[in-house]
Amino acid sequence: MNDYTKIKNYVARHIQLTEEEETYFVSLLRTTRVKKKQFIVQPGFTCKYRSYVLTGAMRAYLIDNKAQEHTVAFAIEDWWISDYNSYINQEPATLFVEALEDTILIQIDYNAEQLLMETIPKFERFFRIITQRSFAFLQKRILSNLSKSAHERYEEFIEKYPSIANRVPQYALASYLGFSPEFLSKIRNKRTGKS
Amino acid sequence: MNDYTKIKNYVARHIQLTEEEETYFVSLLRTTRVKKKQFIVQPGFTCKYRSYVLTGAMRAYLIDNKAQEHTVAFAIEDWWISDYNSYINQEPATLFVEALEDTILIQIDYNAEQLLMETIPKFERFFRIITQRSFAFLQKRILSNLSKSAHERYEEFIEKYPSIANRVPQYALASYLGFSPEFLSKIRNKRTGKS
DNA sequence: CGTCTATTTGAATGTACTCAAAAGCGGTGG
DNA sequence: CCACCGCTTTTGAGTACATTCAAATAGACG
Repeated sequence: MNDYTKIKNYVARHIQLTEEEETYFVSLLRTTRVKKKQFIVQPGFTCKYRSYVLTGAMRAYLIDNKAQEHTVAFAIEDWWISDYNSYINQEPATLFVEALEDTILIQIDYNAEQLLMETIPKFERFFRIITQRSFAFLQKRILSNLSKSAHERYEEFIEKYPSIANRVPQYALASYLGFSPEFLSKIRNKRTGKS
Repeated sequence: MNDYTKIKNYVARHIQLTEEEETYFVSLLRTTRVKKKQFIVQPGFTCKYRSYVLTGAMRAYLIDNKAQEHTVAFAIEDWWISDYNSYINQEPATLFVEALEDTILIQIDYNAEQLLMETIPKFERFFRIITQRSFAFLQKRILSNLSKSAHERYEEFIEKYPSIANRVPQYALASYLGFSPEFLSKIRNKRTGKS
């Protein structure tokens, strides 16, 4: 079932569309199913799509020159994910974007998005608003990384995003919060040990 | 001299305006002069303006509960600065935005910006594009913070932004890169000591 | 020239990392 | 349905990177 109700509601939270406009928008979308551990973006290949998670969970990460993983973003239901540097500039990706579970994505490709913004300028506004929000999110994350200890960042994360924390592998969460998986294990046990 | 040539060129790099539109845009701007150490944004007050640096240098920073400063952003000529969380949502600021030198700013206030986007939808596009770029910048910074050592982050910064590194106080740069000012001093001396 | 702030230097400390080994868990095939 | 294999998490010991605190020096500004 290609159900576009959820993504239509998502868009409707930010801009009002006529039925005709909505139909046009939906006509530019496509649905993709990915299995756990499958990649939708890999370094070297240009990222063609902006992806909305209908069901499932994804993550974007970098592998550095010491072969360490660093998670840039998670995405669960009703979130977007991509290698935005690659997508926006249509240049080769540096990130992996991987399914953490079997996932259904709704995707729009770069050219369709450009066309959509030209045809319905309200979408210019839509993408401005969601990008602004992502920007604000990243800024908070930088401040959290600068001002808090590993333990505090972990506590903050499980409080703010319990549904993500309980759903993703610990090594992925550790690499998002900026410490080693071993250390996350130690934090966790100190925590439950006390209660 | 209220010279709007530079900001007009800045805008022209992203969208094409008619003379009439440009005149309208400029009519919404105002020029503000701030002296070194003066604040344009303080926690608790809602940030009214998005500010473009005509000449001088600014920084935005947070003071955490241990009274430590953490620099979120620098801005020199041709850059924008604000507490965007406060500006975008028109809610009380959490950051200080301070002049590092005597600075001339060109500002647009929140209501004028909204009006501008309604009147000239091309500005919807303009703000989308500059926000996207800022987003990409922050994402790279997060990855750099996650994957690199203090020393590597310092080297990267002075290579990419020598004009900023040489212009701002060391404690401000240290608090941007995520380590103590004493440690920056040690990095620096190891460096020159070897050459 | 004097004062105030910023930077340097050194010693002691701490937070988080690395490496290695063991235990736990989940998926797959017999 | 159980047994096995591989991957993830746990645990511990030793280590490294960066911090804190304090004191000395240097620099900026009036």
